[in-house]
Amino acid sequence: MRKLSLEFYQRKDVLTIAKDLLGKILVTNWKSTFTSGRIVEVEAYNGTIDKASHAFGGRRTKRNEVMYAEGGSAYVYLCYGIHHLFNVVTNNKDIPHAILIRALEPVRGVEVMLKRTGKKKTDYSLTRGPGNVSKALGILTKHSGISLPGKELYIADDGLVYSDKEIASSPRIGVDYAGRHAKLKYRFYVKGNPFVSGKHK
DNA sequence: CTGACGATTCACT
DNA sequence: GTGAATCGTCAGC
Repeated sequence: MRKLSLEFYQRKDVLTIAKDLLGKILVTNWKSTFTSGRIVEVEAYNGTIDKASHAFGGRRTKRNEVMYAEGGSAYVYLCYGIHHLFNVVTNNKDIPHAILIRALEPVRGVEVMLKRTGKKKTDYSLTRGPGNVSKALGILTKHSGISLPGKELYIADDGLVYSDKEIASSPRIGVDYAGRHAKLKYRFYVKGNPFVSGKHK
């Protein structure tokens, strides 16, 4: 297992990075408590020209400021007053690309995840959906802005690679307001994986 | 200062 | 399938 380097995140094509993230392991290590999961579903947000992105049109606020930071930063924000959504910032400084992690397959620390989420037993909902992913791994908005190849939060590669045949793409979820951008196939997931949210095609 | 709302989830009909 | 929960952020006054 090796941590992904900043170079991985700082490439130019957010779609390529999004696809490459499938199969990688997202790890949190708060106070020496490890929890991790294999990434099986992601969505790409393509910067200022993407109407579904918080950074559309160069929009820059206190909340999304970290999207303009260098690739490899974590962008976490609160949605619906309840859910923390975890994103990875990509590309270089001042280019607000980001990738939303939508689903994981639990790898390590399942008991801790159950405790954090208040669930009684393991089922596919534990790390399915972006809100649940953050909850299970203990990711909060206060972690927004920290660098990913860090001690407490990072993404690792254990050598597993999904082939193109195992990966499918579809329009993103929950962004119907984005007009024609809502139709773009910027969501990537592992075919048939039970942790993938939404309908499986 | 105020009001509207969201890259969602879950319980309930 | 439908609707409530719930609060930080942001635009507007």
